Amino acid sequence: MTSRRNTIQKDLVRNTVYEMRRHVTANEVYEFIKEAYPTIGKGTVYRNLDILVEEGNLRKVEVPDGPNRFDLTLKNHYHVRCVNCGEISDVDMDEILGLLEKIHDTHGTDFLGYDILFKGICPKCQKKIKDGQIY
Amino acid sequence: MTSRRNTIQKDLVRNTVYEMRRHVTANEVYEFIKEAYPTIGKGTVYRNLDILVEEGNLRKVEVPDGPNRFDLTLKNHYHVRCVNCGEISDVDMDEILGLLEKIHDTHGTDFLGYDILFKGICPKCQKKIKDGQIY
DNA sequence: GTCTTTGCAAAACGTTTGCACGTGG
DNA sequence: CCACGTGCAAACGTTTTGCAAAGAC
Repeated sequence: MTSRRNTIQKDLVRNTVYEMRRHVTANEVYEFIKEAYPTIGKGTVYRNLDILVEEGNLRKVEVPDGPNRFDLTLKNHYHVRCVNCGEISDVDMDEILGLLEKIHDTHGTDFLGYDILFKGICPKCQKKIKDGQIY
Repeated sequence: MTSRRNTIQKDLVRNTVYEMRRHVTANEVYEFIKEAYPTIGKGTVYRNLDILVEEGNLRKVEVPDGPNRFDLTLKNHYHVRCVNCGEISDVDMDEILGLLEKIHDTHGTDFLGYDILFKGICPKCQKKIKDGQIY
């Protein structure tokens, strides 16, 4: 890895995640920037998101069966995904301590950390279900 | 949902996951079956895996940034993914109880459950690192 | 005979990559 | 100047889907 340059595109990506203040997907960032800066490439957005994560400016929230999300909050916290619409939100909960010490036998694996992903139904989708719009 | 039929293909998929006794991907199941039954379609494997999960015969282990896995073990347990090779293994740990009760404020979300995915380096990859084959 | 399931291929989806061109330091 | 970043399009790996033919009940 050699030295990193500052570019307009990188600033745009960082500022967009900052401005949107939620768990945005790479594509949402791309679409948002394209409004003001139509020539930006999708690859550039993906590359810069990864760089910003590597530099510790953003956190990547890896989501199975759906696009990954990026957010600003740097302290460790957990997420919940709406099983209906896929929206990701922060969970208001203290960090669980000592989880790795609860492992009985590591079977030789070197444990580094963990992610917890809660499943739930967000308020908007609860309303949709009640109104018979879905299910 | 209407009534389900028993087919050779569905049996093959169930038996393959059973025989392989690890966290297999849909593609691994497909390749394995193709040896003995070359005309099976990939779509059929995917469809049957989903059906078997729905019927409670298999569990789907959703993995971010990689293919989903399927396993047989039906009691609740957690998984660890090797950050190097992506292999999924079971974690030898008691189930964490009362996690949902630790949430301070649900913000209206209806919480249904959660998954924990540990990160680690499996023994094989530790050896590769020590031998200088990677990193 | 009817309705589900299959096999096949194409499409969908999120993401990565190759490469010629542009730009920051 | 020239290494690094960009824009564009094509490729990628996984999964889903449309549809005619085959098969279960």
